[in-house]
This record gives sequence, structure tokens and C-alpha cells, in this order.
Amino acid sequence: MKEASTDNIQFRNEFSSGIKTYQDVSKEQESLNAQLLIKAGFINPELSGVYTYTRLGCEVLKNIENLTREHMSKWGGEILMSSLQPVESWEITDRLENMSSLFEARGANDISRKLNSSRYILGPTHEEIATPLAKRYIKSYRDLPFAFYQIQTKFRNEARPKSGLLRGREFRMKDLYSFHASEEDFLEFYEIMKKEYMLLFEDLGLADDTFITLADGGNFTEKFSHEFQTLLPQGEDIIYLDRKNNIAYNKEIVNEENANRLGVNFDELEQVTASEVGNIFPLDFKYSQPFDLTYTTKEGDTKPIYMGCYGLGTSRLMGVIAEKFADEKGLVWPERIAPAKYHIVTVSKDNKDIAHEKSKELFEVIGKDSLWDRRTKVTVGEKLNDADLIGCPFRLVVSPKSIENGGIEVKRRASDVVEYMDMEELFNKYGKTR
RNA sequence: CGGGGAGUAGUUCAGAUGGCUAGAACGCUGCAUUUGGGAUGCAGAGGUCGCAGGUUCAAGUCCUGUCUCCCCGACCA
Repeated sequence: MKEASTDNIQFRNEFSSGIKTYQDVSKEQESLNAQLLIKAGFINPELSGVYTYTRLGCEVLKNIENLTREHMSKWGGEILMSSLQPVESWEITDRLENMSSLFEARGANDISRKLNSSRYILGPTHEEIATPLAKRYIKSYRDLPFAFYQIQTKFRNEARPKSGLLRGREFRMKDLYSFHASEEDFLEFYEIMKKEYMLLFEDLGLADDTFITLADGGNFTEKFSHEFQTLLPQGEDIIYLDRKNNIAYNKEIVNEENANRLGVNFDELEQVTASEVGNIFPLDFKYSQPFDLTYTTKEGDTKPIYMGCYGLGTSRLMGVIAEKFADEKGLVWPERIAPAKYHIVTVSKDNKDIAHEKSKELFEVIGKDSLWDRRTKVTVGEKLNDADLIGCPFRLVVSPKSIENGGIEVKRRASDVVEYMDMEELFNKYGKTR
């Protein structure tokens, strides 16, 4: 294999990484996250509310989802349910007519009339798969509690997609389903998940601005569900925030009845806009009943199963984080989910000098946690601007000037402080990888 | 689904009242010069003007239909 030597921004020794930034992005898209993510080459719009995750965006999405896996795998095993779902199951739960955002796919189409005429639902959520699936695993009280999760592309035919990744027709979501013998057991697990979600938001750098928010249970239940709302000026939701008690209330449940029920004076609370990045629901018997999901008790009785479901919008999180931390120069990624920790910028006329040699060594030693801008046909200014736009946590400039000053010029994306050090000092101080 | 705006080069856009052999900037290709904050010069390539009908000697421009995108609202397990 020939050495990767194209004049590009290199990533992980890929021959050609396909990483490109764009100077002009249509002003049509108003939302900051879409503007920046398109400009910086993280996503590409395909249809209204539908995006491709290009090289850098795919990396960020994977990082968010792998972090999510670390937390969820403590409590349930990962599976991958089908995206196409049988219409019959949706008839059983009576959601075929009641959910407005269903996409329907038909087996018989213009391309192949030989196929049957079966109708499918393009999965917007997975209770209709998860519940019957659980029947295969749960027979006895000995099988409980039980939980599994998946991370998958969901499809919802939103009337109006908007705000880039914040609200699409196709988006990524983690959904976990839990099954319990009793309500007490369910509630215990529900609290565990709340804590686990907050730990995840801490890793994502969002903990300080994310609040558990009481919300409508939807057509799942009469009980409240709990949303995780991240403060964001461009968010879709208005929440009533009680900072003192660290809890919030979605505007949709703010009324006199709930004021009395909860003993809360909503007028005293702060109204803020936020984006719903997660939502967890007590499902009670809402799905176990129609699918006849039961277990046998120690005494030999047959009882229905308590269920809960726990959603997290991984692609929406990417949009929220992009938008929340961005500054006038571009994206600013939290270290755990950035496409790379280090963005190496080489200042070299022809990639034949000492700056290039040192950059190459740096890139090879750091390995997968670095991007290397080794382009020679663009000016330094353009490379520095691109580094700011892409938003990796650290920028490492290797140039005649930096070498004169002691080696590598190190600057954090979120700071203006510039330091000079050699490779050993760099790794001692900031680590080789994340 | 209601209201508003827009579809012209790879991208961002300009092309009142029909005359276009369709432009600019950026990007792209080649050569030379250039390298610390979005280079310089020279030479090039690149378009069924969203799609389908219609009016006209003549349509990017006018009419009808249709599709798509964006924004506001309604909706949003």
C-alpha cells in the first residue's frame, strides 16, 4: 500500500480522509448547528430533516453513542431491533391511527411488483418490537428484572423538520426497555436510570445545564414522564425551572390542576428554553397487557409485567452540543466526543522540511486521536481558520517559528493561551490520547 | 396541514418592464510565485436556468400545473 500522501487533512492514516470545509453555506438554514456542521463538513443535507453524517460527523456521532453504550451496558445488554416493523403489532397497541408521524413502507412498489403487498412501519420507536421480543425471554419471576437497549436510526414523519439535527425525520436514538415484577422494582430501576443519565450528561459536558423535567406521559400513561432538558436558546421547549430544587416542569403540564397535584407555584419559577435530549417513561402495563407479556410468580400465579422505556436522542445531542458550545469562529467540542483530541497544523512550503518531519512524527505517535492538516496549497490562515471551525480541543502548530520556540505550539480551542513545548512535555501535560 | 420566501455553474448569488450567444465571486484544473489568520499572476474547464405543459417571431424572464428546499405557525411516542 502506497503511503498516504495526498494533499489533504489526514485522519487515522486514511489515504484520503474526505475531510473538507466550505466557505459558503446557504443562509437559508437559520439554525446555528446546521450552518456550522455543514460548513465544517460534519453533515450533508439530503432531504428536509435528513442528513448524512460525513467523516467528522460520523466520528462525533460514534463517540456520543459509544459513551452512551458505556453507561447503558451497566444495566442492560445491547441488541439491535429491526427497523421495519409489522403493521399488525401497531394495530394491537392501537397506535396505527393514533401516531401522526408514522412512515409506512409497502412491499409492493413500482420497482418490483413481484413482491407481496405487505405493509410495514418504518420504526419511529420500538415498544411494538421490544414487548413481544421480551416474551421470548421472560417466563418466570426468576427472569426479572430484565432490560435491553439499542442504538438505532428512527423514522418520524415530522410535519415540519427544523433546526438542523435538533428535529429531523430520520435521527439516531438510544432506547432502553426494562421489565419488572413489581412497581417497586420498576421505580427503583427508574431512579437508577435517572442517575445514570446524569452521569452520561456529565461525560458529555452538559450536566450543569441539563435538568430532569416533569412532562406529559403522552399516550403512554397518565403518569408524568421525565425529560432531560438541556438549556439552549434555540431549544424547542419551554420549561419552568426550579434551580433551588434542581427540577423543572415542561410548559405542557403547567396548569392549575398540576400546580395543586404537585404543590408547586409555577409563577415563582424561571421560564427558559431548552432542548429535550432524553425522555424516560413509566409504561405500567400499557404494552405488556396488549401483548400479553406476563410472568409466573413464586406461588405459581400469572401476573402482568411492569415496563419502562428510556430514550436518548444521540443525533440531537450532537446538534445541541454543536450549538451550545460554538463561538464566532466555529465549533468547540467537549473532549470526550470531539472527532480527535489534537488538530495538527503544519506550516511548510513543500512538506519536505523539518516542520513536516516533526508533524509526521507527532501524527504517527498520537495515532487515531489526531487530525493532521498537511495541505500545502492553502495558506496558513486558512488552515488555522479550519482548525477553529472544526473545533478539536487542542491545536498543535508545527512551524519554523514553533520549532524556534521549543517545538510545538499548543493552544486549546476554548482558550487564547499559547504554549510551546516538545512532544514529551505535551504528552506529560495533556496525555497522548483521550 | 395553514401562511410566507426560494429553486440559474461544484458553492454562494446577480440576471426590473420578454431580446441571453446566460454572468460574477469563490471553488476546481494547469504553470509560476507564495506560507502565522480565508494568497498573487497568467491560462483553462464547467449550465437542458427544478420538472412538465402553454403563450410568443423570441421565455431564465409571462401563464398553468407539479416537485423540492427554507422560515413562521399548528402538530410533535
